Amino acid sequence: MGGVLDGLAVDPGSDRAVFRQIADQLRAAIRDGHLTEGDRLPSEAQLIDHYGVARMTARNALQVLEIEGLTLAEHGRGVFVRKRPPVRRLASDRFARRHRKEGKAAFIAESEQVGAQADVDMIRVDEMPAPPEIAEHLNSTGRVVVRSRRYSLNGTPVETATSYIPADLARGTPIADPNPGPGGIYARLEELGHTLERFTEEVSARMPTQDEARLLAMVPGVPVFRLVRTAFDVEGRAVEVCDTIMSADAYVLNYELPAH
Amino acid sequence: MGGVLDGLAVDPGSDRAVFRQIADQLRAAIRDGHLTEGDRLPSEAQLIDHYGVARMTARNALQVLEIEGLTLAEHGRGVFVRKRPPVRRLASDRFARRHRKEGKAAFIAESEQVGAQADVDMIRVDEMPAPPEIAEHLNSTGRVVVRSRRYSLNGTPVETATSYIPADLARGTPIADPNPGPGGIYARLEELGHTLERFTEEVSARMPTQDEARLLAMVPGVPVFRLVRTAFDVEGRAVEVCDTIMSADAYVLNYELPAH
DNA sequence: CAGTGGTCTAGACCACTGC
DNA sequence: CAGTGGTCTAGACCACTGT
Repeated sequence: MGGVLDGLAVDPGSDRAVFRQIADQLRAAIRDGHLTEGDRLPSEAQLIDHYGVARMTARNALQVLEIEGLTLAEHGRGVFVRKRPPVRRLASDRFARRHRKEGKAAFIAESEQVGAQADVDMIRVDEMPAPPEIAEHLNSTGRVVVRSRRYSLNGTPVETATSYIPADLARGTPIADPNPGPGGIYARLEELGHTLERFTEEVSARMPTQDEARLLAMVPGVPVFRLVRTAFDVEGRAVEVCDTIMSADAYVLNYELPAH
Repeated sequence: MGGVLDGLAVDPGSDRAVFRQIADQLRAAIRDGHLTEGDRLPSEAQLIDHYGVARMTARNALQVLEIEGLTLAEHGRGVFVRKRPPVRRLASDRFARRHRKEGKAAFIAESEQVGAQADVDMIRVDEMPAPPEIAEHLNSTGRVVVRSRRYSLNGTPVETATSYIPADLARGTPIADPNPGPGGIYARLEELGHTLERFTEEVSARMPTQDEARLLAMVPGVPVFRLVRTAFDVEGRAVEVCDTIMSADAYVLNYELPAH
């Protein structure tokens, strides 16, 4: 029949656990192109028959691949080789003033350029004392205006972002409004006299928390990026910290490094 | 006894699977500080007794936390709240000429500054046709000299790096030697007349492949960073591409973004 | 309806750790 | 040695999918 399992067997006497041997063979089938994006893997029943193992052994083998991010199980349908979502490439100059689209948020403008439907939801604006890590970045311990939102692409949530702006700057300005107006809060900050000079960005990666997994509809085996960006004005004051969580399979981040 | 399970129970009639409810309660115990770094979680036997479940249910609950990167099971010892390794912060100017330590590789010099023992092993130098992705970055399809190495900190492997240099530049120079001499290959490239102007860096994150997991001694629930850095000389020619894989729990990457 | 994966039970034997 | 996690079996009932 030309199935991907043809001729494959496991050695029960091996040091390597049987379920790992099965996982190895399925992984090799994916790596070698015998199974490609969207293909269905052998069902649990087929693995049980072919290898002569118990169901838990077959399931453990499939779970290994799911944890590695190679496959995705769909209840009632089967286990499939995972499809990679379209990747958003973030340029290093994405916050440059010259790219600040008037009238539209940067995320929406960028998305429309590549023909994707962009949405922003779950906008929440608050005021609170600065959390310790944020206070450190802002180099001040006062209260902050907190702006949270979630971005979606073609209906799929891809990113949450939380901005912290010192309350003494933001209170009573459009920055504390759910809709800050054209050009976003960076345009508003500059109108308030805080011309932006530079941003620093701190990048880390880890598995999502439960909350993040829910908000971003994460599938198993996919990590998140965490970006903590600090905006400095020309006087060297940190005027905003933006804490962003992104599904890592949807992004490639581009940066430029100085050579001198 | 003040155990972390005191008063906790599950609802077998709930929509949420029993093993997820148990995982939720253990996760909450970690989040709330009732269990901290290095603490042992209740053993499988204790979970079985306390919740009145089968062993696989208890194991599934513990596995959820391991996959999330919160805990680590140690055979014969128990399951422990994971300890975070010391974090290496990579500065945005880490490849600036002024930081190029004469006589020592950058990695070793930096590590000694923070009192860590640094090692480089598995050095391999080869020549081959440029892989497609590398050729794209180099903007040329010829042969390349390939330099692979692995970096360890206090005996723990933390990073593998593979450099690709156009063979017409590197062949017959110290760049094609296992030990390229003080200042590394960037110093050699500049001596050969390729003064470096800028670097671009492409950052992605994903779960490790089997090979990467082995080489970097990765534990479950930890993703890797992939950095693809391209070095350009003053004439705008790409003279090196470096493909780096790093255990993501050991690194925070810092970058600067322009505001104008 | 048949076929799929999701959860759970009850038991077995093994390998590793620390006393 | 007792206690721990690692692997494996054999079976059960359930929920979801597509025909």
